[in-house]
Amino acid sequence: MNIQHAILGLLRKQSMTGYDLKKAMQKSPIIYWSGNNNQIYNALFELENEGLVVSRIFHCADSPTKKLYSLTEDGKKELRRLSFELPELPEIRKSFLMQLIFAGELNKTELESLLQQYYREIQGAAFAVKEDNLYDNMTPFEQAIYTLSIDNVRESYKSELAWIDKVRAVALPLASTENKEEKIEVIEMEFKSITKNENGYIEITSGIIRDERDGITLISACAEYDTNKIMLPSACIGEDFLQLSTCVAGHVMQKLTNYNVKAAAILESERIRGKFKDFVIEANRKGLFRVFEDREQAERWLLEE
Amino acid sequence: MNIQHAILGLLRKQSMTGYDLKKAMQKSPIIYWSGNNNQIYNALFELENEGLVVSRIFHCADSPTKKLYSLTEDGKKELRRLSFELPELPEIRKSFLMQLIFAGELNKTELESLLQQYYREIQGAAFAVKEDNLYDNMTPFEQAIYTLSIDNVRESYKSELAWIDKVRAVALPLASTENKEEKIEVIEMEFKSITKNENGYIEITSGIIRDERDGITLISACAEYDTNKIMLPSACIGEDFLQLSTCVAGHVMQKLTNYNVKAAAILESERIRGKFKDFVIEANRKGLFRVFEDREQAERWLLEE
DNA sequence: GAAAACATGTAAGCTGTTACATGATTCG
DNA sequence: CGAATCATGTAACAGCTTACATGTTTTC
Repeated sequence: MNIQHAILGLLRKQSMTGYDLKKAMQKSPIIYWSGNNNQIYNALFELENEGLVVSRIFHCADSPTKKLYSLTEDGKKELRRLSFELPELPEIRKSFLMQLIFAGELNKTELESLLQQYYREIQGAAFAVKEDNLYDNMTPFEQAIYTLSIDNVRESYKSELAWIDKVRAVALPLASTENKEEKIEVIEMEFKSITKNENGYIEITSGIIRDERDGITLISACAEYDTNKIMLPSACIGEDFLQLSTCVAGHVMQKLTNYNVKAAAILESERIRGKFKDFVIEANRKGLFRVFEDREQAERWLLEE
Repeated sequence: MNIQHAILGLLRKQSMTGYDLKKAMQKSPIIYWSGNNNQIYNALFELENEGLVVSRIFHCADSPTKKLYSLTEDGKKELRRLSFELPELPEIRKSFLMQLIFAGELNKTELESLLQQYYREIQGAAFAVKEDNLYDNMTPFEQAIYTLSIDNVRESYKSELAWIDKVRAVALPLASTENKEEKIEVIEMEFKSITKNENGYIEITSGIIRDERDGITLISACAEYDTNKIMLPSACIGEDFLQLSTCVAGHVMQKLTNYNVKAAAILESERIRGKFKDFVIEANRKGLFRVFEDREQAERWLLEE
C-alpha cells in the first residue's frame, strides 16, 4: 500500500484538491501518512502522468490556481485492481516494549510510574479517535465497514490498556521494593467534575503541573471523565510552568492541541511575568488554552458553545 | 526510541559484535528494525564516538578483525536515562483497513475472500512469534517482563483475528450478493493431520497450489494444526507452480522460509521439466522445501529430527 | 486590519531498505 | 570442495519529515 493508492481511494467518490487530500489524511486515524505536501503533490503529479487522475484548473479571479483532481476510467480500474491485492500484514511498532525489556532491574515504584505514564498516553490517544466520515454519501455497507475500521483502531488501544493491567498484576509483585539511588516522586493529581446546565468540565483539586508528563495526565483525566474541558486553578500551576525557558507550558499546550482539549487557567496577574506575558497573549488569541484572572470568566469561556 | 537505544539495551548484559546485534534484531518480534548492516555499523560507530560503548578487537589468526562491543559506564548511565523517558505511543499501520474502506462496493464473495486472506496472514504471523530469550541470565522479573511483551505481540494478532470475525458478522450480511463483471473463484483447500510416533504433519487432501495466496493458506493451516510440517501430494501442485516464470514456486518458498515451515512435495519425474529442475536441485539442497518421487522418502524426511 | 485557513509548491535532511563487496570459518 | 554462516563494511535509493516560500480568501 502506498500513498498513491490512498489518494485514488480518497478521490473515489469526490473530486478534491491537494489541500483537501492533505486535510483528509491528517484527520483520519486510519490513513497513516502525515499528509505532508511534498508527498501529496508529488504523488498527484505522478498519478496524472500515468493517466490515473485528471485535474481541472480553476482560475478564481486572478492567480490562485486551484486544481481539482478526479479519477479517470483508468484510475478507477487501477483502484479496483489494488483493492484485490493480497492484504498486507499490519506494521506494529511498540517502542514501549523495548523500553521495558531493556530497562532491566526496575523497582516497584519505577515500573508503576512507567506503566502509569504509558496508560495515560494510550488512554489519551484512544480518546482522540473520532469517527468522522471519509465521504459524504456512503451506503450502509460502506458505513458499516468504516465504523468497523474505526472500531479496530479503538480496540487496539483498549487491548493495550488491558495488557498494562496484566503487567501490573503479573510483573509488579516480582519487582524489587528496594529504592535505587534517587527516589522517584510520584505525585498524583486529583480531579473533580463540575456540571452546569447539561454542560460540564473537570477541575484539578490537587497536584501541580510541572512537567510534560502532567500534560498527559490532564488528557487522560479528560478521557476518564469523558469531557474535553478542564479548569486549572492557580494552585495547580507550578513555577516551572510560568518559566517559558523550561518549555513546560509549551509541551502542555502541544498536548492540549493534539487531543483537542480546552483548558482555562486562573492566574493572579502578579504571577504573569516576563516572556510568559507574551505567551498568555498569544495563547488567549489562539483558542484552546486561555488564562483568566477571574473564575467566573474562566467558567463562562469553558462552557461556551 | 532509536536504534542506538536498542543497541545499548542489547549490550546491557553481554558483549556482542555487530553481526550478533543484527541477528538478535532479526530474530526478535519486539525489536522492529530489520537489522540491516548500514544502520547497525553506523550506530555503533556513533556510540563509540560518544563514548557509550567500547570495542575490543579480536585478531583471530589473520585479518578477520572481529569487534566485540560492550557498554561503558557512560553507556550504562545513558541506558538508564533512556529507560525513564516518557513512553512513546505505539505506531500502528494497518493497510488493510485502508484497502477495505477504499474498495467501495464489494460483493459478499469478494469481501469474504479478502477477509479470509487477511485472516490467514495474521494467523501465520501469530504462529511465527517465538519466545526466544534475549539474554542468557535473566532474573524472574526480567523473564516475566519479556514473556509479557511477547504476549503483547501475540495478543495484538489475536485481537485482529477477533475483529475479522466481527466484520464477518456485521458487514457480510450488508454486502450485495450480485456478481460483478468477473466472478472470483474461491477454492478451498482441505487438510488432514497424520501422526506417527509422537510426531506428525498435515497433508493437503483437496485444492491446488497456484498462487502466492495459497502459500499463505499453507502457513495458516499449519498454524491451525499447530505443526510446521506439510506434505504436498502431486495432485495439489498446479501447473503454474511448475512454471518458474509465474513465480508461484518462488513466492510459496518465500512464505515457507519466513514462517519456518517444512514442506515435502511428491512429484513424478515427468512433471519436473526445464528450469524447474534447477529449482528443485537448489531447493533440495537448502532445506525447508524438498521434492521427492516417493511418498515413503518424503515422509521420512518430513518427520526426521 | 491582522490572523487563520486555503492552496501549491520546493529544499534539505533523516531513516531505513536493498543490494553489493570482501574475506574468513565452518560444515556436510 | 562448495555452500552456508560469520563478519564488516559501502552505495544507492525510497519514503517520509520539517521547514521554507508564496500568495489568496475568509473570518474575527
